[in-house]
Amino acid sequence: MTFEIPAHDGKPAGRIRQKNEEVILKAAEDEFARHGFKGTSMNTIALKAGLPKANLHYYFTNKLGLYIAVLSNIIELWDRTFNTLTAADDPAQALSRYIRAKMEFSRQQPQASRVFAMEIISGGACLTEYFTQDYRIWFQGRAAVFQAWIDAGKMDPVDPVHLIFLLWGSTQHYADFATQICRVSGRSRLTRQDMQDASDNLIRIILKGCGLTPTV
Amino acid sequence: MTFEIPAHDGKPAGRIRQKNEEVILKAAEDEFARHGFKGTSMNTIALKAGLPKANLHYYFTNKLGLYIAVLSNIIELWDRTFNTLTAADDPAQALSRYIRAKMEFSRQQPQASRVFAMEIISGGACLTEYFTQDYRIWFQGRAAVFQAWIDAGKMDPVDPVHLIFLLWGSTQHYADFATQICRVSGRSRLTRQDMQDASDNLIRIILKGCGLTPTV
DNA sequence: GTCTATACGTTGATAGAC
DNA sequence: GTCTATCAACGTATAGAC
Repeated sequence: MTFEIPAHDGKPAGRIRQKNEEVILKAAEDEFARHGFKGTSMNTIALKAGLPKANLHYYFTNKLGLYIAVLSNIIELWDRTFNTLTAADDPAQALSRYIRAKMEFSRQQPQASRVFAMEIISGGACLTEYFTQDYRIWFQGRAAVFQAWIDAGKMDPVDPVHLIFLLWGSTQHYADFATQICRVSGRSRLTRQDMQDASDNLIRIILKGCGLTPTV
Repeated sequence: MTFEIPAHDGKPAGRIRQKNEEVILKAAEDEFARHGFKGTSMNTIALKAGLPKANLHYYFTNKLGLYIAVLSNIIELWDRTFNTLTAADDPAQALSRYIRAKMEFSRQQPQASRVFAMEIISGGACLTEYFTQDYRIWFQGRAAVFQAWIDAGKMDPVDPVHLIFLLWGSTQHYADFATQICRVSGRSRLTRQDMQDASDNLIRIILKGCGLTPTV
């Protein structure tokens, strides 16, 4: 009788592994989103995942490893979703599309947004690499696109860098502060329609504010 | 020889008490801002405050009490700062003033903003009271002001509720995500000038986006 | 009012039976 | 591959000397 080697490359290694890792990552994401890295316990994650605590260490060596895995998943998902926006695009259309995509992300993956937010508020030590590489390139690329549009007279000469922060902040808000938004508007949760209204409003104000005409 | 009674009403009770409570609250705010409620330990706060751990329990009974005290301080500061904005005001001026005030708060009290943000992301259980009373009243009052301006034809018919979220989210972002902003823009910290530029840009885009003319 | 010593639960992590 | 049993370290909180 032979046992499979618990290698992380594991092609034949298994269906079970894959499924368990998924369950653990999901449970971990939920907990990290609520309590941050330090505030989350492996025990709670294990309970939520329905697995004995020791299994988490079997799959992820230690707490930091699990946390990094969660963050990596989020960044990968992020990159896959927001690699659009080029100078050749129509500004109004491209901005609208970006805002809708980011809001859709806030709606479907609020936990991911929150883990990210918590990590940054906590100092973002685990994201140093990301911010000095991939994100920085993405960021400067987008700022250049906005600048190109401005130079071509397609939009007002706003500050491209601060425009990105505005897009980021205003959309991120609907994921991170959903609790506050619900409480104050008397809802129990944000519906698809709420998010639609929010997107419409953001697009309307930000596009007009940049001297662009919304294309419905 | 008599000892002063450690009552929280304490008029004559003391200079020492007042000073120590201040030091503890400041240290606690810093820690809670970085690690949230669960992730913060009394020991770390005590070390940062330069006091023995037992003293914290003398002044604040327990961890939750200390946390609530920090939150209360923040809300009080908040209320004192943002009770402006009435229907009689000039929309452009009032909005500009609000954005500048909120950004100034993000600059001078980033830790307060972060404690608040962490608490809300964590579910905001400790803020239920606040959100079902004071804040809700403030919120509906401001929404009514915007609606009055819209009805008077002074600004575009944007969604008042989502406008408040836009104001909130875009300004809050400069406190909560300062780390990210610094990393990506290659700065070590946000200067007064950075925040000034950010405010100018927000005012420019949001006011124009609402059909208002910025009054410099 | 202040601080040392300590009680006692929870934490991350591992050893080793199955 | 899975899970129980266990450990040392750290968590909150308090008792009681000063």
